Amino acid sequence: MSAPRFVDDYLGYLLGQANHALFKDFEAVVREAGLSSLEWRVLATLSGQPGLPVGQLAHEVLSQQPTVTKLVQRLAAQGWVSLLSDPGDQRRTLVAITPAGQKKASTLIEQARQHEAHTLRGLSAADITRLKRQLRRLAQAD
Amino acid sequence: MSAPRFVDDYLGYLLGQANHALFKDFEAVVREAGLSSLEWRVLATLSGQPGLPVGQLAHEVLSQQPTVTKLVQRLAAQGWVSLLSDPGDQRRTLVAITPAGQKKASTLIEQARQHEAHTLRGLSAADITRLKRQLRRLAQAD
DNA sequence: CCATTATTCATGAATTTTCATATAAATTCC
DNA sequence: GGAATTTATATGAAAATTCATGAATAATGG
Repeated sequence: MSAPRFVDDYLGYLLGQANHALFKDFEAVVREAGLSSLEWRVLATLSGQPGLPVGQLAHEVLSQQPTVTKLVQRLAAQGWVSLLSDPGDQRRTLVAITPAGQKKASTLIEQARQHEAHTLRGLSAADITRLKRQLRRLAQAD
Repeated sequence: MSAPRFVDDYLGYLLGQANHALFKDFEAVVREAGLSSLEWRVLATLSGQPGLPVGQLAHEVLSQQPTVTKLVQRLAAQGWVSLLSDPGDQRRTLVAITPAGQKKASTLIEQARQHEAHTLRGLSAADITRLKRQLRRLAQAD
């Protein structure tokens, strides 16, 4: 019996593994729709929302501002989002999802819901609630 | 009261948020040590292990093979790992941590343990065990 | 064995991300 | 009401990642 590896009990590693496993099959769906995983997160975040400033969007999708600035420029060129400056604060660029982008996002969100349900099929509702609560709590150290 | 956003109850998002929050402070420590986050994962994975083939290492650190090929070439140039071909299978390149790399990894691992303990300070031992068990289970869909 | 197929890694080109910094607008402070 | 400071985004250069593919070795099947 060998000493267990550090990573095998390290929360950061377990979170990464779970996250990766969860996303792996679903990524095929996202690629099918012609999006990268970050583009999907952006559209999912913008879905059903009014325009968000670039910086806030970057924070929500766990990326950096220059990354998101360039990403949304590409998404705007493809017609999935539109960029407009905030009349109340001219420094800001608001990113809003277009009707075409909303349609694409809605389809993917429905598929994501189904995929999540399938992934969690072995857990009880109470387990799922507790798991999500604990994840939210960890995220709050934010 | 507005409809809750999809992402706020989506497991993929919650996992990403928790993972990101957990790593955010610790990343400062990693950068201090002159490593990127992926380099840290590589060294943590190699720590206390014999050499791993590039492909397996890529799988364990949740990256792609070309990314890891180039990453370990950089790490080798800096002296943290060594690359040798597997005598039993000449196609393989084995990546092994050097003594200097092991020393660096050990220091960071100890700091990571402390950081994890601090992050989890509010949870009971039973909660932690259950959380980790569920994360492992999710990861197993692998 | 030899030919065929599969596996493993490396590499070049294209894309994306990051870092540092510039620009522009808002805010604060005499 | 400016000057100085802070905030928000854009951008160019550098670095890292990805995609497609090539090269080399191993395994398989007549």
